[in-house]
Amino acid sequence: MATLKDVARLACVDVSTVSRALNNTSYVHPDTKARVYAAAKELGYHPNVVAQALRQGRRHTIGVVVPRLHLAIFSEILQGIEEEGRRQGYATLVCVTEDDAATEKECLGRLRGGFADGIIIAATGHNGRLLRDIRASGIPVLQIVRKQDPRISSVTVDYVSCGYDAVQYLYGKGCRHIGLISGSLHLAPYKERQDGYCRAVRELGLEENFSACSQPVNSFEYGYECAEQLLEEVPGLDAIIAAVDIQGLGAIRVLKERSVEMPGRVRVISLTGHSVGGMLETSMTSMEMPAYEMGSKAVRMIVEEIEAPEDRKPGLQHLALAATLVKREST
Amino acid sequence: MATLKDVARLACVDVSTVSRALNNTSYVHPDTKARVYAAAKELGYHPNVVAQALRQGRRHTIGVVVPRLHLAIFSEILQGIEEEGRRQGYATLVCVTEDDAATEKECLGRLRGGFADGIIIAATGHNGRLLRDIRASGIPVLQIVRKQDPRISSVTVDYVSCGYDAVQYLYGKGCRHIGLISGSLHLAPYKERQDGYCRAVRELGLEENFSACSQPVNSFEYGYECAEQLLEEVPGLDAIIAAVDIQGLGAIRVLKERSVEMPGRVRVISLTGHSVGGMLETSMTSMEMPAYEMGSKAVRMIVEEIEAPEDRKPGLQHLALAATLVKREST
DNA sequence: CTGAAAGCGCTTACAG
DNA sequence: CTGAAAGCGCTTACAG
Repeated sequence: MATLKDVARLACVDVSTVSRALNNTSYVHPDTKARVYAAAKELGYHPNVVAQALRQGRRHTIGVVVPRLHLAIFSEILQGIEEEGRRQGYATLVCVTEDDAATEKECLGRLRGGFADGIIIAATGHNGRLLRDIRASGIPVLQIVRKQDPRISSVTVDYVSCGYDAVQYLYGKGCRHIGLISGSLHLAPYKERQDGYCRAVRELGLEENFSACSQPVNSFEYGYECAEQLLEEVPGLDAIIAAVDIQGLGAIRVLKERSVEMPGRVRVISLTGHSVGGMLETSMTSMEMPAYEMGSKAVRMIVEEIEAPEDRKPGLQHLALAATLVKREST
Repeated sequence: MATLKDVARLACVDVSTVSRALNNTSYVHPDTKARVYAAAKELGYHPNVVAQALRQGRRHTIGVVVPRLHLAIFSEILQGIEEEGRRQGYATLVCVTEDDAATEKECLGRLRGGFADGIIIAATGHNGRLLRDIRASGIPVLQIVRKQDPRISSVTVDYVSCGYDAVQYLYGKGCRHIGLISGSLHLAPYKERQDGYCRAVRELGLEENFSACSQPVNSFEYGYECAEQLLEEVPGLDAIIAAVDIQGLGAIRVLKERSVEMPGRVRVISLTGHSVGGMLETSMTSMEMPAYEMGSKAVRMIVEEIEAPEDRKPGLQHLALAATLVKREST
């Protein structure tokens, strides 16, 4: 790879002049500039971003930490982050934690110390202290999807309303025995969806029907086993609310296998739609998350913080977007 | 952030000694070492990876360029890359191109010049020259999923066999009028699947039934419209082969809407299974791709090349893994 | 308008 | 066993 020095030699000027010419950072005589451009082109010069980063103290890289990508909404969010990041001149570094606290810790350890100028994270909630340390050391941190720590800015969805609205909608459809498939209450989105569910159920004078099993929370199997449980334990069950799409698929599968008519006898709705719902044999009603938008909004927020001068950094910000109820055949 | 200099000052030694102690790069007196460790700990020292990268000429970062992540096999491959990369000490930089040549070019432009030590790419095929330039400039490049250029190493699946085996399997089930939903023949995987399909169809004395429409290739809508087309144009159609899962969903949906019995009258199989097939109301038979393994294999290959001494770089390598036929209810 | 110098934070021969 | 020095490839005050 050609360096500034090579270009300078070929153009018969000092490296500083080459730098200024190429970066348009101060006036350079047109003739000189032309020589520099020609030399750079001839050598196929590309600036070494590592050297620039060291010199300017900015990497132009955003670190993203998520629990998983495959069959999850995080893949769409990541696309939003990457595209907006590119537009703003930032590269996207991704880490997958599988919701394991130790893995998350390892990832964060790497990200600090120069790997990233800012970190966007869907955290497990088990490394709050470390996250605050990183923030304190000058690297902006932004929570996405999961607001595990109120002391750190976030971009989320109004999960309480998702749960609440889903119950109200099903009630309007005539449902009176509504079961919930949620997940670890340690994670804010599950907790809040359940809160919304409980509030609506109480207001409407219905009973609460929870479910749980030992499968990994974000899985088809979890939805499958929980749906079985609800069918067995709730007499007259007429609706199932699944926290995420993939659980909803499990629930639909159980109904199919047991020849329980859907939506005739049991209606199904997912609270984390990410557009697969519309592609099913019987399409699934869901609260669609503005995933791509969440990603791009997150980037804009964190870049703003990265680039703000030291004395006027923005304060704590919590942005909660609305999900959209998309009615389909499963209800 | 504390630097080496800060640690050196606190431990009353030279920075070079700190570096040696922390990196275990040559013998340091135990007492000195202890002082250095204590100082580093007290200051919460983390090495600046940018400075290390500049000095050592290695970023310990792998760039990944893919067309999309959401609802695609690339999200699973990326998980494999990221995890194996982390194990090998490499961070993962991701770029999403949407199969747009200009976007791909932009991404590659950023990745060279220090951003990444190596590039793993599922290319559009429109920047072959640039890719070879990058390779020539000393940055290893590895094609994944799509072997668009035989002069660059690759990790793929034996797509020809996928197409061939699918036809043979359906023939064994009694199908005689098999339609194909594929995609841009400019992309190797679609082309090769079609080649396999054609070979089997010819050997068995069946007719070729292609389909195409103006929707984006990798979409539910593409599968939907192509399936409609096959139903209309192929008398006695009794099987549909879809190149990717999401097209298969579109095909299944059409059959459902038209009350065409599946698998009774028409069987459906996908050639790019990524585990959503088993989660459907009627589960879908597919050729499952070893996606995660492809990702980790790709990392091992590229890291080997990155770390090989200049005079003994490995030569061209093309690794084609086998897909696995997973029989489910749709056939 | 342009050159010479300092320095970002490290690592690594080179001495001693 | 450890220090002093050079240098990775840039950018940016500082002179002139």
